[in-house]
Order: sequence, then C-alpha cells, then structure tokens
Amino acid sequence: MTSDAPSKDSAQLSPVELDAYFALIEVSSLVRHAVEQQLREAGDLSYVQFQLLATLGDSPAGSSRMTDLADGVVYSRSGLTYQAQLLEQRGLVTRAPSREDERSTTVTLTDAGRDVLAAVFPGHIAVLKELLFEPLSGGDVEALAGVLGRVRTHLRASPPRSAAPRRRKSSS
Amino acid sequence: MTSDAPSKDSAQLSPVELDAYFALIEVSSLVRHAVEQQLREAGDLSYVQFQLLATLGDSPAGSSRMTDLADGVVYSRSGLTYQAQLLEQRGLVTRAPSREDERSTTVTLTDAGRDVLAAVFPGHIAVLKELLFEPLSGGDVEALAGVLGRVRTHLRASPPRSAAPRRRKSSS
DNA sequence: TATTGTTATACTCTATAACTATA
DNA sequence: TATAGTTATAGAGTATAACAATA
Repeated sequence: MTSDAPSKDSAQLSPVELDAYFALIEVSSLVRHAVEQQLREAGDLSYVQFQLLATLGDSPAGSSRMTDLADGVVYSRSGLTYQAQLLEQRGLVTRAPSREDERSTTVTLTDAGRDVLAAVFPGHIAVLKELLFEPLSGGDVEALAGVLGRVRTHLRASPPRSAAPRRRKSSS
Repeated sequence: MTSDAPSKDSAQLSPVELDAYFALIEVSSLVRHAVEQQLREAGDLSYVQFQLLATLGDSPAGSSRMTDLADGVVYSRSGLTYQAQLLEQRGLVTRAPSREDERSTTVTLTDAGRDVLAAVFPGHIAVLKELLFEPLSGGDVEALAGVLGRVRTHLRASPPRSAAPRRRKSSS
C-alpha cells in the first residue's frame, strides 16, 4: 500500500482499478444479458423498449417528448425513432405532434403498454434479485449505489464526447 | 426505512436497490460506449475484438483455445468464430488446429496484434481514468471492486440460465 | 438559422440450426 | 455418443446523412 491514491497521473491502472473495471464490465454484461432474455420471453421487449416504456410509466401523464425520452436510453435519434415505431406498431405507445411545439412528438403509453409493463415487471425484479442482489448485504447495496451514483453524476456533467450526437449545444 | 434489509422476499426492489441497478446500467452503458469509440478510432477494434486480443495478450504463450477464449466474452460459439475470423483476416491473430486435440483451434496473437493492442491501450486507460475513476477515491474503487467482485463470483457460480449455450454440462 | 423528428441505407453483431471432424 | 468448431442464414439494432417542418 505505498500509493493507494487513485493514481490520476500514471498511465497505468492500479490492480484494484483493473479489478473494478473488469468486474463492472462482466457483471453488467451478464446481468444485462439475463435481463434481456427475461424481457424478451415475458413481453417480447428489447431492453431499450423496456426502458422507454418504463420511463413513460414513471412520468405522471405517461407521456413524454421524443427528445426527453432519448436521454440516456439511446445514442442516436434515429435509433429512438426506430424503437418508438416498433412500440407504436404493437400498440404499446401512441405518437402525436405536440400542441405546444409542432416540431415535437409526444409519445404516450397506452393501456396495452401498461399491461406489458406489468406483465414483465415481476420477472424482471426476480432476475435482479437472484443475479445481482442475492450475494449482497444491505451495506453492499448502499455502497454500490453510492459509488456508482457518484460516477453517474460525473458522467452526466462531463462532456459526453459524442454520446449525445445533438442536443445540449451551448456555444458554437 | 422500516426494512432496510436486502428484502429477498418481497416482490419489490428497495429504493436503494433501484438506485444501484439504474446506476449500474447507466454507468456501464456510458463507459462502454465511450470505450468502444476510443477502440474503434485508435485501432478499429470492436469491444469484443479488444477483449479477445487482450485475453490472448495476457496468456503466457499469447495463445488459447477457442473455447477458453469464449469465456465471458461472447455468448455463442458462432459469434466467437465470426470475431476470430475478422481478427485473422487483419493478421492480428493466427488460427491453427491444436496438436493435442485435433478438434480444437488454437488462436495465437501475432506481432501485428500486439502492436494494435499497444496502440490502443493508452487511450483506453485514459478514457477509464477520466470517465470512471476520476470522481472516485481509493476507498471508492476498493468498495466497487469488492462488491462487484462478489457479484461476479456469484454469477460465475450460479447456473448461467442460457448464457453459455454449450460447455459445462455435468449430468444429462 | 436552429431544433425536432423521420427516412433511407448500410453495416455490425448476434444467434439458431445444420454440418464436419475428431475423441 | 459427446465435444470443438465452422458455416449459412436470418434478424435485430445502430448510426450517418439527407430531408422536411416548425420556431
């Protein structure tokens, strides 16, 4: 333990950092894969579609603008359009031009959409409990939420390189 | 905060669990996306290709059987063949039947493969430091590695649902 | 002119099933 | 018969660029 600092200078990652990085990739990868299967089987939803439905379900009116929906879920606008089309074709959402701003499209969760969401939730939670939370203590979960929350805040604040193709363009 | 225990029974996730889950997905998603871009720009590598090269680079002989390579990197055998073909076409790896077991294919990292790996590493590390580790203390990193390490162990031990199409079939 | 969203298109990746060959 | 790997093929998802419409 000579230098346990995060080593912001050296061009190397410390062994602990490597551990953390590899574990993060492997865990998120496996969990996501398992969750995707469950969603596919229980409701024929891709993960992105689930995220969109869940986001709509969280909003009070069950609706949202396309641009707001895109936040964090998708990396390109056309990708969002594509997924929204699929959801609309299945009758899980509705799309209509916003009255406030005719350029915007308001996406709204339908009753059928809520049904699918409800059909999928229990299994979704079961997978998470079994795969992610089963081996963790309450303290572990808090630590995880705390640390990852800090990273998330950092990521949201820092210039998203090109994660967000458009949107949030201050100067230029 | 009546029941802060991990709540292994109720069919709901606690607020902290939800936090941890969402943060995990968002962070891993953003980090991975950023890393993928860097790898693409610096060495024209997909993340899976990078993982394969890096795995080979870690092994003493710079070579490995296909099946061993697949571990954790890919979810189907054909997917691995596909990526290995791409790497071979670019001259970054070599494929040859193993002498010990003629059924096996031994994949070996070439000098060109090592070069690409070397070309890509610094930027890779830089992205991780900037995006993932920048806002974390040494203790944070250790906590992260510890908790995720525990989950990883759990995931590796538990029946991979169908993550591993073949391989590791005890009874049957 | 800037913003919102869609469309067309090309491409990457993944997965299932059928198949070959060796143990 | 079981294992290692490849092939064919089909489908899902993503991204870029060009486009239309509104602010």
